[in-house]
Amino acid sequence: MHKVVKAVKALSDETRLRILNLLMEKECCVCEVMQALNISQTRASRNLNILYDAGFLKMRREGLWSLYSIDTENKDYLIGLVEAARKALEGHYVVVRDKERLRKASRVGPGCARPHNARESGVSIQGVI
Amino acid sequence: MHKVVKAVKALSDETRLRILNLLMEKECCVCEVMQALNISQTRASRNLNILYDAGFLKMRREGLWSLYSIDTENKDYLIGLVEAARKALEGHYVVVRDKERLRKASRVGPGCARPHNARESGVSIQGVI
DNA sequence: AAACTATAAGTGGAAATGCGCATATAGGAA
DNA sequence: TTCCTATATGCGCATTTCCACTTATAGTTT
Repeated sequence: MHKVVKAVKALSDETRLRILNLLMEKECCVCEVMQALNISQTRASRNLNILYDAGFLKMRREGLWSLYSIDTENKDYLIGLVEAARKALEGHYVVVRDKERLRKASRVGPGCARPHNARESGVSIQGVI
Repeated sequence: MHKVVKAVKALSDETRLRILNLLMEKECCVCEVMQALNISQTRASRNLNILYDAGFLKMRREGLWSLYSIDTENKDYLIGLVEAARKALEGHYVVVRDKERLRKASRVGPGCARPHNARESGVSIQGVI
């Protein structure tokens, strides 16, 4: 019961529903998620971890990248929740746009690992100070 | 999208998942819910209203009673979420016990509309002062 | 080695949430 | 009418959630 509540809580946030929607498309690294959703690195990482912690995702490392994907070999109730979420999100403008941006996102391209505001203005901060 | 988030948020609480589980059994008034879950009247009413507001429930009045039930003529995505929740809760001790207490609960019996603590000790408060 | 990059984690603060207490409302009974 | 009962709601408080800012970690490149 507690695990079920935790799982549903993990889904009860727009950012995380959008992330789940992305991962239905394909395995993503953190920087792809932040680009596609146009959110900060902290926010992408934290929310990916919440979904992971709730049992929805699996993760593997590849060099510097943490690659997250939906764990399809999961408990039935988690699969059911993901499926319900997928149907619920289907066709909504926000998630369609997210997937469009995902297509343009690059795993090594500019914009990765920069604070949200900096990305907007095109200015890198990390390593500047 | 906003409505979907609202719906999932409504499900992301143990009390409300337990209420939904009860209503899968049958239409209930507030005092049946509070008896079955052994929670306060305020808590039952508030959480029923949250589920109602999210679109999961319909309500009808019958004398003093507000009778809530799952709205089966609802949007597909809501049905899907309810179904996913049902599967996820299936067999858990808490919800099994709730349903047992629901069977023993009475719509007009003692315990209705009394503050939680008072019900525990069997003392009525409303109207005493 | 140093510099760079992708990700994770600590901190603090604003906002949202959940609940109990008290009270309000409204229908029913006496 | 007055009293009782079922439900709803205003309020305050404790807790949780979500985020940005910053810093840490660890792998990569030079």
